[in-house]
This record gives sequence, C-alpha cells and structure tokens, in this order.
Amino acid sequence: MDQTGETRRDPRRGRTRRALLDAALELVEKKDNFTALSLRLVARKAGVVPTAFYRHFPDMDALGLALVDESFRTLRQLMRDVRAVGLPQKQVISTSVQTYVRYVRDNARHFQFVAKERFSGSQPIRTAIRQEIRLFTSELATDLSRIPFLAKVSAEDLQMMASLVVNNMTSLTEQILDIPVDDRAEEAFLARVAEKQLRLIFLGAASWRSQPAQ
Amino acid sequence: MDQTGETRRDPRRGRTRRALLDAALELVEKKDNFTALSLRLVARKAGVVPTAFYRHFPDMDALGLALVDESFRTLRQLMRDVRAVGLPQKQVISTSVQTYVRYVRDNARHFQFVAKERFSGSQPIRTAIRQEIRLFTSELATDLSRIPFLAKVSAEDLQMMASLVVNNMTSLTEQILDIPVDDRAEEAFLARVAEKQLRLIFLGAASWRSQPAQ
DNA sequence: TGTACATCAGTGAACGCGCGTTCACTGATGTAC
DNA sequence: TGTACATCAGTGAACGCGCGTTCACTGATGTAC
Repeated sequence: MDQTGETRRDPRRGRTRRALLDAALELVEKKDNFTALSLRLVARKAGVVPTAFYRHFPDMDALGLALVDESFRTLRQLMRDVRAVGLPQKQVISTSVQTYVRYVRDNARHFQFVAKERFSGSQPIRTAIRQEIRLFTSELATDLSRIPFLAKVSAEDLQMMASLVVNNMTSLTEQILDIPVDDRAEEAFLARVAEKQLRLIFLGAASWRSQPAQ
Repeated sequence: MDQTGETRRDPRRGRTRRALLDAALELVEKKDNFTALSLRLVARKAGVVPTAFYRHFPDMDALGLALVDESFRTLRQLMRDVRAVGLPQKQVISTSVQTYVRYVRDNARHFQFVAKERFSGSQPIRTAIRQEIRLFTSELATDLSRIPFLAKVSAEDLQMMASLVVNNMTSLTEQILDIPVDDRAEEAFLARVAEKQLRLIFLGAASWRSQPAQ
C-alpha cells in the first residue's frame, strides 16, 4: 500500500528512469519523432536490457507522457518566476522574448519533443499536450486582463488575444529549434521579428473595441 | 529516353499510384503519423502486393513528398482563384476565413498530413513543407503590399505581417482538423475567433510605424 | 557496528510477428504491321 | 480489323532483422535486529 514510488529507496531506480527519459529525448532528435522510437532502442541507449524498461514504465506512451509533464512543469516554473520578479515596463516585450529564446535554447530537447508530438504523437500524448497549452493560454489571458489598456476587453476577447500571442510564440519556438545552435545572427533575427509581431499585436489590442473595424 | 512517365499509357499505372496515395492519406489519420506507416501496410490498403509499390515510388519518403506536392498545389490554386475573383472589400476577412475553413474541411486528409509531418516527418519531407510555407508567406506579403494603408511598410515588415497571418491560419487549420466533422457550432466558434484575430492584426498593421511603440 | 534476510532493479534466453527488399515470374495492355 | 510481339504492372516466395513481450533468474541494495 505504501509502495507509491516515494518509499522505494534503491538509487538505481531514479538513475535508470532518468537515463530512459534522456535516451528518449536524444533519440527523438535523431529519429524524426517519438513514435519512431522503439522500446528496445531507448533501453539500449539508456544502457539497460529491454526488459528493465518495464520496471519504470508500462509502455512507451507512459514514458512520452512523463516527458510532456516534465516539459510543461519547467515552462510553468519559468512563467511563475517572470511573474514574481516582474519586468521593466519599458522594454517588457523585448526582455520577455530574449528570456524566452534563451530558455528554449536551454531546454531544446524538451521543446523539440513537444513540437514534434503536438500533432503526430499518439492520441493520449496529443491530448496531454493540448491540455497543457490550453491551460497556459488561459493563464496568459489572466495576465493580460491586468494590463490597464485591456481592462475593458471581454473575457472571450482576452482568450482570443492570448491565443494569438501563444500561436506566435509557438511559431517562434519551432523556428528557433530549426536553426543551428551556433547561428546567433539568425537567432537574433528571429527574435527581432517575433518582437515586432508582439508589438503589432499589442498595438492592435490597444485600439481593440475603440475602433473595432478597419 | 522518352519514358518520363508521360508516355506510359497503361491505365493501371495511374490507378494504382492514386490508390497508394489515398491509402497513405487514410492510414495517416488512423496511425498517428506518416513515419508510423509501413510500405507493406500502404500496399495492402491499396490492394496490391508489397513489391508492386516499387513500380510507383522508390520508397515511402518519395510517396510522402508526392503528398506534400499535391497538398500545396491545390492550396496555391485556391489562392490564385481568390486573387482572380477578388473579394468584396467590406467583409474581406470574414469571407476569406469562411472560404478557407470550407476548403480545409474539403481537403482534411491532405491538411492533416501536412500538419503532422511539418515537424515530425523525415528531413526531406520537413524541408519540402517548410519551403512551401515560406513561398506561400512571401506571396501573401506581396498581396499585402498592394493594400493602400500598408503602402509605406518596409519589405521586411510586410514579411513579418504575412508570417503573423500565416501562423494564425496554420493554428486555425490545426484546430479545425481537431474537432469532429459534424460539430458546426465549434467550427463556427473557431472561425469567429480567427476572424477577430485577423481583424486585430490588421488593426495593428494599420497603425504600424505611424506610432510604432505603444 | 555486524549479520541475516527481503526486496526488486536489472539480466538473458526465447517466442512469434511484421518489416523492407531481392528475385524470377506471369499475364494484361498498348503498339506495329 | 486481326494478329504477333514488346512492355511493364502486378505476383508470390524467400531472406534476414529488429520488434514487444513472457519468463525464470541473479545479485545489488536497504532494512530489521
């Protein structure tokens, strides 16, 4: 009854689990996507025999869901940190984009995994990712509602604006992941475009309702 | 020398090729993604023996590239038609979104394929899709440059705006594909949100440069 | 601290299966006369 | 139009391979005394 994983003290348990997760992340980059991985391949990369896999996950889907969870747990942490610290209002967009790009770089394998599985993963994995993104968008909508010039925007329109922002950050993420890690020039260019896009969105948002049609 | 496919008159050739393409499209919906399909499975679904596959494509990647080509060829045709006809300026956004949503529904399998393979396909397939989207975005930027209130916007900023629009149409596409075909209410809701997002973008675009920062 | 025991992480052999690709073939179809 | 021939789309057997999963096992590690 008390074997919920918390009480299992064998240190190998945690190490091998970590090794399996890391092996999967590495192999996703090399083999196009997660579905293309085999249990045996992941076990081999992690340095254990195939049957050892079952000590940690019932199947590959369970491992994939653990990766989804990890990916968004750290992203939520980032958002919480940013909210707690607050940002200099002056270049809030520029700073946010810079921070985010660095974060994507630092967690490239997790973002790569999510980008790839968002549409082409197994049904449970797709559902889990979609749910996380929906949650994230709602949290952003709440943040937006606190911005003075958006005070009068309806809840539905705030969601609409939040998803506009999320769509474009998603696109930025995927573009960042597509360029070589050392191409700082291209990275800076993509960041600059994303900044402009966000500025344009907020420009539109600021005059929303006040003059809704062209 | 003259055997470029044009001169091969056996009617079975075209029929089986079509059957293979259709089989792959159908199986992509059922099996999560294209990489997960096997040559044997596609051949079986198309009603031919595995070896017959090689009469039409050297490997699965070649079939995938043919599907990418088909998908964007028809999309480009739609765009050309829209440009030729022109749209009533009054509800240009609303009409465009309606037309596009209907088009996505009518070609759901092709769009599904592209959405899934854009990030998780094999390298050649990803590259082909990316190239098509880049081309599409550039064409849209050209269209935007003809809009009077965008006449003074720089080429780079037009690209930036075009990619903003494409990102959000892409997201709309993927959301449309995710809901059941008969859920017209949800479909209408998604279309309405997309319309608002485009209106907000054009609102921002209209005041771009005239007052670049908030 | 030292020992005896229980737990369970990891092993290794075995299985049946679907895979991509090869090869020699069959027979339907289009073409030349 | 009718026939003889060439082309090549589709067949079917065979191969070696990596797969997921089963099972009985070994031995490292933590715990109770």
